Parts: sequence; C-alpha cells; structure tokens
Amino acid sequence: MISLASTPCQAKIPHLIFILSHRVIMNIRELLQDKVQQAMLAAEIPAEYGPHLAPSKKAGFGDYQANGAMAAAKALKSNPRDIAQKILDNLDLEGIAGKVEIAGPGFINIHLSDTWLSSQAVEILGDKRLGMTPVESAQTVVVDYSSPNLAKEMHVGHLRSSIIGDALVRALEFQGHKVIRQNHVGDWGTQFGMLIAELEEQLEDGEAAEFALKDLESFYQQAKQHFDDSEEFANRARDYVVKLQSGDERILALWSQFKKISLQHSEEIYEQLNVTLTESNVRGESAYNDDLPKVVAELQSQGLAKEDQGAQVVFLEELADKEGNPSPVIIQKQGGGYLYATTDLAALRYRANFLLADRVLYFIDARQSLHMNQVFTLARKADFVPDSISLEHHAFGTMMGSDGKPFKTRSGGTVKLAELLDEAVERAAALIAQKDPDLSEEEKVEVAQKVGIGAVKYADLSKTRTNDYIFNWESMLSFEGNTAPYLQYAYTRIQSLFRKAGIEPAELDGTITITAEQEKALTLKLLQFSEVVDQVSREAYPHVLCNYLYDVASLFMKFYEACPILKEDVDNATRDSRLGIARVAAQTLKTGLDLLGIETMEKM
RNA sequence: GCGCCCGUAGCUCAGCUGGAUAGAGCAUCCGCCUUCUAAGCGGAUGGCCGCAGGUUCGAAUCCUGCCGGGCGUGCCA
Repeated sequence: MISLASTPCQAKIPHLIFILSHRVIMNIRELLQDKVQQAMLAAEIPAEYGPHLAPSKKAGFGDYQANGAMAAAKALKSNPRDIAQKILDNLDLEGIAGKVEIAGPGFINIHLSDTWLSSQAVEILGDKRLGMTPVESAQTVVVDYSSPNLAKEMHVGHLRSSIIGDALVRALEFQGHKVIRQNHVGDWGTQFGMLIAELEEQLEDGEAAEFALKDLESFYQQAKQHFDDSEEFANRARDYVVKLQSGDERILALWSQFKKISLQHSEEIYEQLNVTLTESNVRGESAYNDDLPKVVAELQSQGLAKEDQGAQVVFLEELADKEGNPSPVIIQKQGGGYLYATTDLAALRYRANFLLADRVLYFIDARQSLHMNQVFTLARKADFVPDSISLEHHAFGTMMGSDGKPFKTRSGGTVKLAELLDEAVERAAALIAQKDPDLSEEEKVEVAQKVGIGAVKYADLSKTRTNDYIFNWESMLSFEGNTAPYLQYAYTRIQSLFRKAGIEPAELDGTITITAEQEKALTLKLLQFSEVVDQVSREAYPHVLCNYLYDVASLFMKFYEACPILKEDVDNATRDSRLGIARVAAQTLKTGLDLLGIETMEKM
C-alpha cells in the first residue's frame, strides 16, 4: 500500500480537495446519482441496486427523485419505505438539498436548495460552455451523413440526413470529441456513362459546362431521354462506363468536371442550410474503387464469399430467418460489377483502420436498415473492424406531405431542396413583413433567412428521428408552440432586455438570488444543459435537445411575465440577479440552437 | 411468407434504463397590454395510451398473440 504521506505532492492534497469540493458540479444528475449511491452502499445495500435517479415529473415531488429503494426492497424482501429511510439516514446532501423526503411506496424526493442552485448558476454565468467540461477521454467519431447522389440535384430526401447528422456532429464536437465528417457522395456507377456522354455532346455544341449543368435535374432527364431514343448514344454511354473504369484520361476528365460542378450545387445548399460540410469532407464512392477487388478477394480467401448464380455472395447465418435461410449479401454481381455493400465494406475498413475511429455513425434512411445490418455483421465477421469500435446506424423515417404520403410536388415529382429552402425563406419574409414592419431592409433579409431555414430544420429535428414525419409549412412557421421562431423570439426578447437596460451582459456582478418559483424552475432547467447534450451525443436523438430548449424558452417566458426586471420598483440587486438568470438563459438558447445548426439574431 | 418500424387528445407530437393523478403545442372557449417586444402569459374543454393476455408492489413503457398502417426482403443506392 502506498502511503500518501510519503508522496511528494502531500502538500497539494488539501488544496486539491478544496478545489474539488468547490468545483462546480456541472451535472446535477450525476452528482445526486453519486451521492445516493454512496448512501445506499453505506446502508449496506448491495452495489448492484442503483439509485435509479430521475428528474421529478411533478412539481410536488421535488426536483429529482431516487426510485432505487423499491427495486432493492423487492430483491432484499424488505419494506421499501424502511430501505428508503436507511438510505436517507446515510445521505449527505448538506448544502445541496433543502429538503429530502420519502413519499408514496418508497420514492425519495430531493428538493434542491435555492441558494445552492443560485451558486451553481453563478458558476456558469458567462461561461461559453455553460458549465460543460470537455470529456475526459475524447473519442474519434466518424460521422457519415448527407451523402447525396451527384448524378442528380439534392432533393428533400437528403434533408434529414444532412441536418440530423450535422446536429450530432456539432454536439459531439462541443463535448470535445474528435469528429471526422464523411460525405459519402454517389459519384460512381453506370449512370455516369450516360451523363458524361451527354456532357460531351453539349460541350461540343459550344456550351459551357457550368451552364449545361445549371439544372442537374433536367440535365439528367435530357441524358436519359437521349439514352432511350438513340441506340448510338446508348452504346457510347455504355462504352464510357467501361472507359471510366479503366481509367481513360479524357473520360475521367469529363467525369471530374461533372463531379466538380455537381459538388458546387451541394455546397451551395449546405451553405444556405447552415450545414458544416465542406469539400474537404467529401469522400465519395469512387474513392474506394481500388479497394473493391481486394475486399472481394479477402472475403473469398476467408471462405465467406462464394459463387452463386454467377455472383459473389456471402451468406450470413447471423441474420437467418425463422426457417434458417441465411441472409444473402451480393458483393460482386455476375459480370464483375460491384455493389454498394462492397463499397460500404471498403469505406468501413478505411474508417476503422485508417481514420482509427472509436465510433462510426451513419445517418441513413430507415429503409436501409437491413443493408446496414448486413454490412456491420459482415465487417465484424471478416474482422474488417475490431470489436472495440462501435458501429451505429441511426436511422430516420421518411418525410411525408400533409396527406401522409411521401412528400412530393403537386405533379408528383421529387421536391428540389434548393426550391424548398427558397420557399421557406420567402414564407418567413412575408410573415416578418407583416409582424414587424419596423425592421430595416437588411434586418428583414437576415431574419427571413434565419427564421425560414431555422423553421425547416427545427420542424425536422424536433421529431423523434426514427419516425416518419409530416412536413407542414403552417405549423413550422406558425411562430407559436414548439418551433424555431418561438425559440429565436425568446432569445431576441432577452437581447432586447439588455439593450433597454443599457447593460452589457458581462458587466453584471455575478450575484444570483432565487426567490420566485419561476426563477427556480428556470435556473434548474438551465443547469441541466450538460445532461441533455450528453444524452444527445450518446443516443443520437436531437429532438431531446429541442424539447429541452423549448422548456427553457417557455420557462423563460413565464419568468419574464412573473418577475419584473427593469420596472420602476425593482431594486438593483433583484434587477441584476434577474438579468443574470436571463443572461444564462440567452446563452443556453443560443448555444443550444447553434448545436442544432440554427442561427439566432438580435432583433426580430 | 419472413424481417424491421409505427399505432398516445379532433390534428401534430413528447413520455429517458418499468414508477406516483399520461404531458405539450395547434384547434375551440374564457381571461390578461396607457407595452421590460401580446410572435407573449394564465385558465377551461378534450384520453378503453390499437385490442387481448402475461411478468410484478407497480406497465403507455418489458414479453407473447392478434388487428391496422408503413418499409424492406439476391445482382439500383
């Protein structure tokens, strides 16, 4: 046993303890969890029974409740209230809780003390990270999202992946993880032969590439039409696919040109959408071309892949159905072509072994669940990725129209993302002109952009990812209820408060005193920010953060109604305390919305 | 056929590893501005949590079956 007294840092220990005990505990839930766990151990309750701590749902039941006593009592064949009492006898929440009581069958209700909450709030006042300490061991997280097909224009089908993935990327980075974005664009396949042949013809007609590809959608239609109408053209298109694959320089140059212009379209969308993807994050399917034969050879040599009906197929017993039929994965079709399973395996190998990921997250449509399951299962089986790496498919549902069917234009075509976003901004502009005609032209443009785009993103992000969701202009832009505009408005209201007070937030002396119940409710909520961000990056459900921010905004509005701040009869101490709470609320809303990729403004 | 997902107020949705009387927002109705931005706040109405069993102190939550809907299911991605 090492004696502490003999260590050279002995003198530092009391100081260290001092710092720890006064260090702000950023995560209330973890703090209480820890305290209750200790009390349970002290009460000689076996360690396997946890505190089962949760925020209380009703105001009368305290702020947090520990429900572990009942589960423990069942196993120990004892009275739950007696167990709860034993835990209470050993529970030291001195200075943290104002009251701790046993209720009902054995709930332990913890009422946090106003002074403790005040002191915690002061700690995060002016802290850009809102009390969130960087994770102790940062992970490398590869996030695969957006991934449009470059042959066509981005459409609504790419919206969810792009914005949900981007929200997660931001949350993970905020926590201190190393995030590697991967935009796995579709830049390869037989359709490119056709597109290149079409591009070549239009260039020969003296057309500039940028102009020819101005509208990718109609360009694709033209090429398709051409392909169907002309035997000669179709043959040339097929020939170009072969030439492309064999590395013909001229064809490759045309392909690069096409790809470059198509990527520019995507980047414009990302910019308008406030999505953080850039060209440097693009690593398309073509990047893995050289690896595909190696993947197949490797699977063959391991005896996993075998020929079946002319194709190379892996049969996975792991995913067999009830009758025991294994799940087939085609990795090379008859004739030698590769499929997306092969590309995804190659990409996975790259991410695991070259990017050295700890986690790989995929934000891909739920309809590809089986495919992802196959790829993950096969990658593990073939030992392409070590068991230590977490592979996660975070699926999402389809975007539906008001009729409950997949979102389409009136004529039944796919909705272009660019047009959807333009419409969002236009609709927001019309509403703003009506609500606040006093804004300058410049402000109107800024607000319309932020409100319109924010509304579209928030409507999506605030719904449970895995469900289909119904797209509705009226409800997302209604400016009422759980919407982006409501949150943005709450933020501007606070900014307006500071403008009116003529005080810079940083000038506040940093004293917060909680007296009113609305102050307590808001402050407690604000102190839970880190709990929520942790949950979001762990489970990849951004709607949890949305619901939290809506609670914050809504509690702020109630606080604002009930607690006068700049009114005549408010004394300076109360005013500054309330401004302090407002300041943390503003910072929380701004930071939280930023993690969702939604912008705030000073006025609206 | 098999697999995955979904079914909660009239509508759109929350409900975390099982916890106390199932919550919001729209919509409807009733209140609150000589304004710290009413784009707000307070209140009311509104629920066999698809159905039926099971597990237990306790089930919207876990298990099984059924009904209803969506998606996927060997050479597109």
